[in-house]
Amino acid sequence: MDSLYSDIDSNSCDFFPHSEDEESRSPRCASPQPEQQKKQRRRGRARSDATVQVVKKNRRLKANDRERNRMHNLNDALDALRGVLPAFPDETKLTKIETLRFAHNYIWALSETIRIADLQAGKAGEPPVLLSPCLAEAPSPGSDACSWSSSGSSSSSSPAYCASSPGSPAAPEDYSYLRQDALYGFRSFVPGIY
DNA sequence: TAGGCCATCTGGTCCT
DNA sequence: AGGACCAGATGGCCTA
Repeated sequence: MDSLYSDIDSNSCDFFPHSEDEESRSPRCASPQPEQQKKQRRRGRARSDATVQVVKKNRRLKANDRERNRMHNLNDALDALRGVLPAFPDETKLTKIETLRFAHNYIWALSETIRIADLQAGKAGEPPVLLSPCLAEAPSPGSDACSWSSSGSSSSSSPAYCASSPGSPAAPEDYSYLRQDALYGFRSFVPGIY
């Protein structure tokens, strides 16, 4: 690969004349000190400045490629996550942040469903009830979904938020930016929510 | 046109 | 040394 640049002037710092990155600003391109000049005049100097630039450039290109692949893998994983989440009626693709938040709530809702079912199964002679009181008392669509999730937190670790970012207070304005259909999709997962 | 979302590039940091 | 991971910057595309 480096052979492609083998005919480049080995002492030139102008190989990337318009480069503003740290390499062009580095002391490597400053006028060499007398001791350095002696070393540079020696035969067999390891690598010319231009070669170093080319090596760095190639390294950067490889790193860019790896980073691209890494992000593609991340997006593939997000797509796989979208695939196992309940679909929305309008089939609009969830954004990345919506996917993560929705998955968080979805997992929590599944856990709650299992927990309530186990509780009901433990009571002999009573028919199983799949919905917990707190879920049955869920607000109607359009009302505060975060207060709903908070109401179910008395006996289990519910999410501290439904649509807001982690750690943020459960205030309506915190999730107002979320798409409405994301909330509806989450609620529609739990039977009887709306 | 502003704002949101996204892909990509880039440099820094940490780990093997 | 090289790769993985991360966050900031940037520019393109889309929608209200």
